[in-house]
Amino acid sequence: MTQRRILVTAALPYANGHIHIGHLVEYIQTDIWVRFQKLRGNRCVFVCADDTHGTAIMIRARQEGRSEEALIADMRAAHVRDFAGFDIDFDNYGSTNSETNRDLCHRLWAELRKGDYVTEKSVTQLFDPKAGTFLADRFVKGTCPKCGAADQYGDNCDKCGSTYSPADLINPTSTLSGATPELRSANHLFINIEKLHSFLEEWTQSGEHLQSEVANYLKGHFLGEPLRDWDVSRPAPYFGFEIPDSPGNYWYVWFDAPIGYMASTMEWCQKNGENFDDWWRDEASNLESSPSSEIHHFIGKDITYFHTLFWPAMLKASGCKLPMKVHIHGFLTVGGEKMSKSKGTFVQAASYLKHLDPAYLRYYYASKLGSRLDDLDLSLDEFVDKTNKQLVGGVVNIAARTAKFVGGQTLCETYPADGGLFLFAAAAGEAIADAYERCDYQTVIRTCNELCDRANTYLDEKAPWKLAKQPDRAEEVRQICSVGLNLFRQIIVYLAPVLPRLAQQAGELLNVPITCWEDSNTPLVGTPVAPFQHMLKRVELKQVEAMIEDSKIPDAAVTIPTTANAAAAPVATPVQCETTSCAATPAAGTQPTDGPEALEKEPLVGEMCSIDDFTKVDLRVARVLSASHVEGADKLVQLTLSLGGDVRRNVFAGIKSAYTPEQLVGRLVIMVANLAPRKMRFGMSEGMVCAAGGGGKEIFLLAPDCGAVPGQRVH
RNA sequence: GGCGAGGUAGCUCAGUCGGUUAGAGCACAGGCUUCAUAAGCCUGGGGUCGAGGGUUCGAGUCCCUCUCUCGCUACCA
Repeated sequence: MTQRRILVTAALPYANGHIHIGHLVEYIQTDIWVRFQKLRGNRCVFVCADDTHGTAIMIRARQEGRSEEALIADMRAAHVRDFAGFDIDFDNYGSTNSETNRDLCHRLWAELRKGDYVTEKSVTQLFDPKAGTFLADRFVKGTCPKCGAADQYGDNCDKCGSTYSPADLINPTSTLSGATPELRSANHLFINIEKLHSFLEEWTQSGEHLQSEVANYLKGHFLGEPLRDWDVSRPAPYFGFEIPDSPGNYWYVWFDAPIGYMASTMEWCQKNGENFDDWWRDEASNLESSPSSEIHHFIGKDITYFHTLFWPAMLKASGCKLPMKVHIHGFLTVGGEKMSKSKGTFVQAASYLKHLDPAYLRYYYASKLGSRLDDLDLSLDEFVDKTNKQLVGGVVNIAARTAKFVGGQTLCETYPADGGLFLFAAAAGEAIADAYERCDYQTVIRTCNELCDRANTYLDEKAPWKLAKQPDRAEEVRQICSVGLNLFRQIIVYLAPVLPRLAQQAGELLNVPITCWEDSNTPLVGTPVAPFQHMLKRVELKQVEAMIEDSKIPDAAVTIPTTANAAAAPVATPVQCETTSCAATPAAGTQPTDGPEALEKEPLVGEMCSIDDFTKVDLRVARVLSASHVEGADKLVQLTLSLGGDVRRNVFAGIKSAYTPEQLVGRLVIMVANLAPRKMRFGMSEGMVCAAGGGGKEIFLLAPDCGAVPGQRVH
């Protein structure tokens, strides 16, 4: 068989969040495919990277008071750790915010310019004057112009489903600052992909590169009419790469993200003395010594058109190699529903690993993945069941019930008669390999389960444990166990891409490592058997439930209690003391009637934050030691806060419109003690005091009830 | 609305080119076994293949109509 050269990518995880079990569907799927190709003896390189650019990262970094670089470095480290925990084995893991990527963006851009694909047009967008940035549709909310539903995003309405431009929204507000956005125009750069229409038609419809549903989808949605120009630039401020021939404009994150695939390949090439063009240039691969390479992208269905229209267009226009195949998978649901933070089904990779073995999830996903775009459902009962019944009770059990009789001995010198079992399973190998090749892992697992059943039935019939009681039949026992262990090893070869650790353990048990697919064709003979050791623990539903419990972020954590709740809750006696300027708590028994205005002005944050996220914020009780006006500032008051002992913090607080320095001295406040220090015009501010209200006279400092002392943490 | 994918046992699903009596796992019932991590093996009950029509010697499979479910509907990460 000729050795293929295969470059594989998985989608670049965005540096704005942690890896969760939904992401893992893709990385596990891809890792299995890569390990399969390697086991088959193909050269296969698996590259990935963090996707680091765009408005969302910029905003988050700003909110956290640190640089984008610091944010993405932390997130990258977390991603790398999570992937390693699930045995996802990248040959290179890069970042789109690298000089390699910048260079490649420049190169492709030059090609696009040369081919006259770039045009410039003025775009009118909403601009947030307070945050000083243009607003993507999702950062604008307002009232739907069609049906009048409040609190709708800038591009379409949840309630009536109509789509519109954010400029049409009634009473639009920026979700970043609460400011009213204004319309501003800026020049954007576009790629004219309509020039490649006939190429895209041919490439997408050839049947070779895409699943048929995807080809149909593209045909129905995009290819039936002229393709619109693709807007690939964003005006400053934007976290990304500045466009060399268009100062003040940056490449849109989706321009440089797929180029990140190339950049990661480039880094790998540099480390391994490989030639980049062998992998990404079309014409370079005609040498007989280096057969043509294949590029395979694995992605989720949400980013289909980026990878099946824009990206092939960019590659074609710049003379690069096109993907051999884009493998697209569906989303994860848990218990038939979308993952939910409040239900605890939004499980982060790190939380999973705290409770469960990664092999379970790899096996479970494999048993459910087919070659189509169907969503994959994680049913917790089924998860436990498959792990215990199939993996432990089926596969591992074959070794467990045979190895103990021959541990310390060797396997038979010639492979005994087994009624054709080994040959049968060897013959199944090609069908299993075909299933792997087309990502139909459920067929792989089903076939392996049938092989397991055959092996277990064989052992049941031969009952070596009975013969083991008769010393004169020891050789027979050895023969039966040699068969059993070889059948076990054969199945493990087939499952090695899914269960790399188990394959490793099987190699240790039989003292011959599993190195290639052909290991399934030849039985081991005469080799020593190590004493059997547990390979994989059974899982208990309790452990799964604990993981779910751990992942729960109750709605209550982000929901203002309703008046009914507040009245039902045990009422703490309101305490009036010198630190609180007033007690807003109503007298027990009265029904407070709070209006909806505050919420309307600042809607609840839709995105949940985990307890981990919350505990990152170190809230402390602090006492105002001194307060003074700041010369030349019209909103700021300078505070010296004490956290007890001699720990002091200098804080500039924008509360001058509501408090005089005299009112502040001596009182207790709540401060964010670990907010990154920020250089302000008047000096360093080393924290932030917490207050409610919209500004102006409406600023209300938070204060603890009586008895709290400086330095205490707020939980 | 348009487009796409589906509807097969109580549940999750397989079913190739149209071809014998529609399959598997789980769950359920009964039996065997006691080597193995409360593991293993055998047997059984359970189906108008969403509905209707058509093509055919023959339809879960091909065609048409209807119905229900899910997903997508680009300058949005």
